[in-house]
Amino acid sequence: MTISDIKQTRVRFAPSPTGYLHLGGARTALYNWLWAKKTGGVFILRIEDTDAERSTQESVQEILDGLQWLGLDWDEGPNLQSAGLSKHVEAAHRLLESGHAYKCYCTKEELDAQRKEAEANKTAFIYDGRCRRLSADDQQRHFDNKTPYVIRFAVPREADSVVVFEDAVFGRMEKRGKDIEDFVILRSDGRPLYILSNAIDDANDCITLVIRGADGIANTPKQVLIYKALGLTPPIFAHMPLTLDNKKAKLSKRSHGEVVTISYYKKKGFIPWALCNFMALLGWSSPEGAEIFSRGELIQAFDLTRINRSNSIFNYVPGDQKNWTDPKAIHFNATYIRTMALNELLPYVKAELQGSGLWDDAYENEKKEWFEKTIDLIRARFITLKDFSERGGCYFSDDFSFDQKAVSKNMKDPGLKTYLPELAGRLAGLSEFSAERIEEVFRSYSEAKEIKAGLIINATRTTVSGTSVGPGLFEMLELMGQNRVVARMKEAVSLVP
RNA sequence: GUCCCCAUCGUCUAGCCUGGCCUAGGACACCGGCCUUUCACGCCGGCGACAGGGGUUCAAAUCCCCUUGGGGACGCCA
Repeated sequence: MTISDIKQTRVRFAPSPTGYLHLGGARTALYNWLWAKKTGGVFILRIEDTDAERSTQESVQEILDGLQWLGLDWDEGPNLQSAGLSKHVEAAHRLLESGHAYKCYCTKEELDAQRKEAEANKTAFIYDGRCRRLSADDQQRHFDNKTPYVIRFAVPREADSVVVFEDAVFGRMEKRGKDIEDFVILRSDGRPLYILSNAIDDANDCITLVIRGADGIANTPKQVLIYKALGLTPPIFAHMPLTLDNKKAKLSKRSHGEVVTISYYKKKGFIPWALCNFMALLGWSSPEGAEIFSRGELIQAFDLTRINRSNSIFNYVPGDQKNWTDPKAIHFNATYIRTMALNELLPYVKAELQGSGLWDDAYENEKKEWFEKTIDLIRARFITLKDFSERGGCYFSDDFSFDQKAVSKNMKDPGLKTYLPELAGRLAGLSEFSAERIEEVFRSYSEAKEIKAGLIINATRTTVSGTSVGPGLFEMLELMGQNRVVARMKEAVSLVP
């Protein structure tokens, strides 16, 4: 069976709830989700919470919230790995009975000592399998003494034994039996280990394709061994290259901070799909070279065989004010804000304005048309959703701040003390407050006074918006409304030195 | 140290399997210019890479080997 034979796949995302949902995990989830959607398959969410000491409920919530925010909906779950522990234990005992596993009585201390010694000798430590060769008498003695033991998998030791698995990204992978140690599948306290639990859960969930990070490659031969020993068919694997930081180190919250967590992008005003689109391109590309994809387009274009084999770098430079995350991610977000369907953008803007106290329910009722025109006008220059509250305040409230640089640059001409109130008067007299009429006022005024139009245009922009940048002035004034504009311009004299 | 994987502009990548169409293409970032009342957008242009060395071949980014560099895995973590 190869990947192209798979019609409908059952895939899963199986994070351990020991921290935040981070970029790497989210990308893994995204690839799984994409493949499930593409094949009309099933995407299962499984929480691998068997490490009781490190697993937390907050972390589970964070993962759920993150996936939901990204729009990566799952079809089954969340299943808790801890719920299936008895099945994992039972599998370990089946392996023991069938001779595929054995009891190992070596203590942690003994093994640690051997490991240290191997390290000192600069040789590889692979458990020597001494308990596999225990005599019947020794085994009986341990049984009578109730010596604590772990269960180890008995890796085939024939000289030419190899474990083979099919990887949709890396191709056919082989590992010699002699390079795999007899790994522990059940702890001395009777709890199963990840390597076993994970494989058993995948089998029970009928997972047909495992899409996971390349750091799972080394585990794969071991898990294939478990499958085969239990008489199960292993899934196909697709190991995705890792995403590293610009020093080629693993991404972690510890060393990179919030910028690697999904929740940070929500906080910073990202459009969730823009982040997905960016993540999709970290290790995958479309044959046509397209980069902006709608959900449907990405689902259609996505293809396991075009996943890269080399690691990619998340180009984050600490301390960069403008590029607080990978510049390409910012570019994607700005592109989405600028070009996405307005009705899809509006709910995000509403949430942002509500969060900053700028929302008015009239924006969905009597001021709906005005609101939509305004958003459509100002979004062209915005990078994140935060901009709607931080830079859009002058459209929604009279309480906005003035950029001192803009004031000193555009308000320095003393003549403005008379120009602006006069202009305000002329604007007040307009019976139709449209961009065209407003422009006529400005043009004729500049001609009459023999001053450059730029002078009064820039001064007015600063007066009504507090900044030196923004949309075309006349459209802007039209949207701000006659009363508001006239009032602001009359007060403007205080800004002129 | 052992085993495994990877290697094209600063970053994301196309091309590699099936050698010639590659003077190595695109995107982001950066730098110029145009447009313009500003800033963006848009358009035009610039900068910028096949890690090194050997082979094979008429021909190598593409196939093979070595070196170097990078990453991963080596837990009674997941």
